[in-house]
Amino acid sequence: MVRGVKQKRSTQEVLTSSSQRVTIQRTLLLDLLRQSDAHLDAYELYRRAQQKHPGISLSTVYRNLQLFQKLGLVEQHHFAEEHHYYEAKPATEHQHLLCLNCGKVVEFSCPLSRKFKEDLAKRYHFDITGVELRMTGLCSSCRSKEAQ
Amino acid sequence: MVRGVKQKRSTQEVLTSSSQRVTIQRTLLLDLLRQSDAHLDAYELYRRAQQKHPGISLSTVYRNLQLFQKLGLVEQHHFAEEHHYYEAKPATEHQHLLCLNCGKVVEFSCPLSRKFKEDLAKRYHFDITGVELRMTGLCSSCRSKEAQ
DNA sequence: TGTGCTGTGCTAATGGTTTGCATTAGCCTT
DNA sequence: AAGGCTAATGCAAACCATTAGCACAGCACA
Repeated sequence: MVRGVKQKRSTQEVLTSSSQRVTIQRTLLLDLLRQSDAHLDAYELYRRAQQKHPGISLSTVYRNLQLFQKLGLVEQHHFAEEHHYYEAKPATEHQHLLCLNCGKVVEFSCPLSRKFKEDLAKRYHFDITGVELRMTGLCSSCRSKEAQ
Repeated sequence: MVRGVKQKRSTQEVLTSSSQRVTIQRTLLLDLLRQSDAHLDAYELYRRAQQKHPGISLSTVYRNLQLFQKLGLVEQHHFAEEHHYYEAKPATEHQHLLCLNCGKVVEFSCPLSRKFKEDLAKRYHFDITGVELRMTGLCSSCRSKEAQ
């Protein structure tokens, strides 16, 4: 087998090494999450998974999203009120800027957050594992529409 | 009427000036939110309101929480997965540090966020109205429990 | 004090997420 | 390769926070 390209661990490897059973559904779901460049909600992930594996159940999607979270493989975001969005844990930490009107999401990096995290961890004796910085407002196009 | 103490606007004044009807329920709910130093979810607010006004309905609580948010009087936070928590808009902007195990919430201020907000607003042409910085992890007591 | 319309309480509906349970299928041992 | 042990899946029903519909009550303004 030719392995010309150095790449991150395969989904299989990741699952095996976390001592979880490697099922078709898990592999598929995690692959979809890792390939997608957008933020998916459970239902969207379900729809995509169905195209490859029609029998898959929505519960399986939910159960595995929980598992992936626990394993630290995906992150959950609270963009809309009644939905959760999931994203494969990205190589580079980034934060989100969200338009409350059209739902557009801009990712940006916040190099300061690391330092800030360390300060806080020390001050409050916390072991901080997650940083979520979310800014909300109106994007330029929604703002100009609203002005009319 | 003696007004010896300079204080923030009364709940009545706030409601009247926003051209909303001043009802017993609204006054009560907003009072409870403003007095509380903790973050309340809808149900907890409902329980507290019931003690003063037994007939109050949970729908009224939800409806008014929405109203208060729209008026900018309270803020909504996403601490737990399936709950929203509300807090009367505080005088000083602050952020949250959350223990994932026991749910303890520490408030801290992040003076940098203002500057960062302005930078982002300029860069992406957003009108940014909200900043939510949430750090999650384990507090010291939960960490030591877990170590055992 | 009446009049109109907003707000409330009640109940039922909604919808994302979870759970129970019978069946299936990984994984490990033989 | 076959069998056995469990964890994982699919299905349907349950959950539960939140919302909507509707008749009645009560606030604001004349």
